[in-house]
Amino acid sequence: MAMLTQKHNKSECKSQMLPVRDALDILSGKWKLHIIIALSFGNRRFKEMQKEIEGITARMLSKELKELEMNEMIKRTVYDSQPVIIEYSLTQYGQSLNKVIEELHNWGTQHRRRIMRKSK
Amino acid sequence: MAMLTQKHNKSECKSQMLPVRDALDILSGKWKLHIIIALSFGNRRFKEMQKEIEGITARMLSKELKELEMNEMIKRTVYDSQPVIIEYSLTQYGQSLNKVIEELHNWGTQHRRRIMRKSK
DNA sequence: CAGTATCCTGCACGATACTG
DNA sequence: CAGTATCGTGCAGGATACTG
Repeated sequence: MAMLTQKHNKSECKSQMLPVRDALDILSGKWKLHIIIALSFGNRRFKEMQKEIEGITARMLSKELKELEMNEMIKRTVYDSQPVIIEYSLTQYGQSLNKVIEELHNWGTQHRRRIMRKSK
Repeated sequence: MAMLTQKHNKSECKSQMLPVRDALDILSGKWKLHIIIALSFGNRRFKEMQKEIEGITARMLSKELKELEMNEMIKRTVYDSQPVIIEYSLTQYGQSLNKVIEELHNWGTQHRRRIMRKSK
């Protein structure tokens, strides 16, 4: 078909890459997206998340929460009830990732189906 | 607002996470998405990609291309012209990632804008 | 041109123990 | 409960040199 490399615009290509890299920078880390997904189902406390996200350690959860908070993706709220309750929630900004997550989920689902078909 | 944790369905949450993890597994690695984006602008030869993807070494490009090929995201074609030309292209399957990339790009663009506003 | 082969290093992440 | 502190390690990824 396309024996010769098609005419292509390199600067256009690079301008496509930059924002993607930006996005990936925020989302880098093994657990960030999982945390965001968990919170997209409702606010959570530390221990709740730890149970829900299989395999994560307190250390990692703590670390990733901090980074997400710094980037204003999530919010940490302290309720000075008795006993004190600390709750994490998605910010508006964090919610703006839902499209990305949705597409990742869609693709992942298709992909999983494909894998299953093969391995039989 | 939601002082108490909302009622939530944990299994639903986990079923959301699994496919996302699957997707990320394929896309893991610093350069995979960049390679796919480059190829989405047209077929490329090895050296072309290396120039286009800033910072990638031959070693990494080779490695990531191999993995992408194994997962049938890209295709390697040898044209036995004189001299031999080797061309990489996206498969149909690889193209199916365009939605994901588009959303990452959209979000990344927004995010970059936000960052710029802040840093001033 | 289209890659390999070798060697090296940081740090992302895990395990475990501890704290107010 | 909601984390922190410490220590250890694999391996993703870089640098550099080489090959058919």
